[in-house]
Amino acid sequence: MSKIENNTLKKIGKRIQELRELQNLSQQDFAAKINYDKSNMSRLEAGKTNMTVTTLEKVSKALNVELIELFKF
Amino acid sequence: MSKIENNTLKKIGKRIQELRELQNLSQQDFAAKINYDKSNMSRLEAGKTNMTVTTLEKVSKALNVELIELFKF
DNA sequence: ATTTCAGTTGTACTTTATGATAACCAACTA
DNA sequence: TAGTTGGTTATCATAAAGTACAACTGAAAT
Repeated sequence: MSKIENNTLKKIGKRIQELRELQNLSQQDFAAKINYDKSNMSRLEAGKTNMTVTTLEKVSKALNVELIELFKF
Repeated sequence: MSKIENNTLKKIGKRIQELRELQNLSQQDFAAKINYDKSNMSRLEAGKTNMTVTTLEKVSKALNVELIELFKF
């Protein structure tokens, strides 16, 4: 369906995963922090969702990093 | 209603405007470069649309800058 | 062996971004 | 004053994001 295949999204997803793992959080624990379902976190880290700025912002806040950090890949 | 009121979106919009003006492009000329209508460019620079990553990417490409530049505000 | 944990995937529903069209304002110009 | 240019705003259809739930896999623990 969606079949989004965007390299930038994958890179951002990897970066999020990287930052999440630095906090020793599982996808579900992290998802819970931002009231997400773990399923969506999975897709997000896999680069399968074309996130909006507000979603990126929520994620960066939960990771305690600046938004721009998500683009340092 | 949309009534998006997000400070980050405004900052990104301002940044886009800034970069666009450095190229001496009008909104409509710039919009044309990415097959946008000027109306959408206007809203985008005003921070009234919650852009997706692919939209940000299109904009950054048209501005000949890296995606991350849009977050340097 | 079965429970638990981490992550993935299918699906469904609601909300919103995308993108176009058109009408508008203000400033400038011929 | 009529026409052009740059930008804003309203509205609309369609595609897609946001979000949740459930079912699944594979590993690890007990």
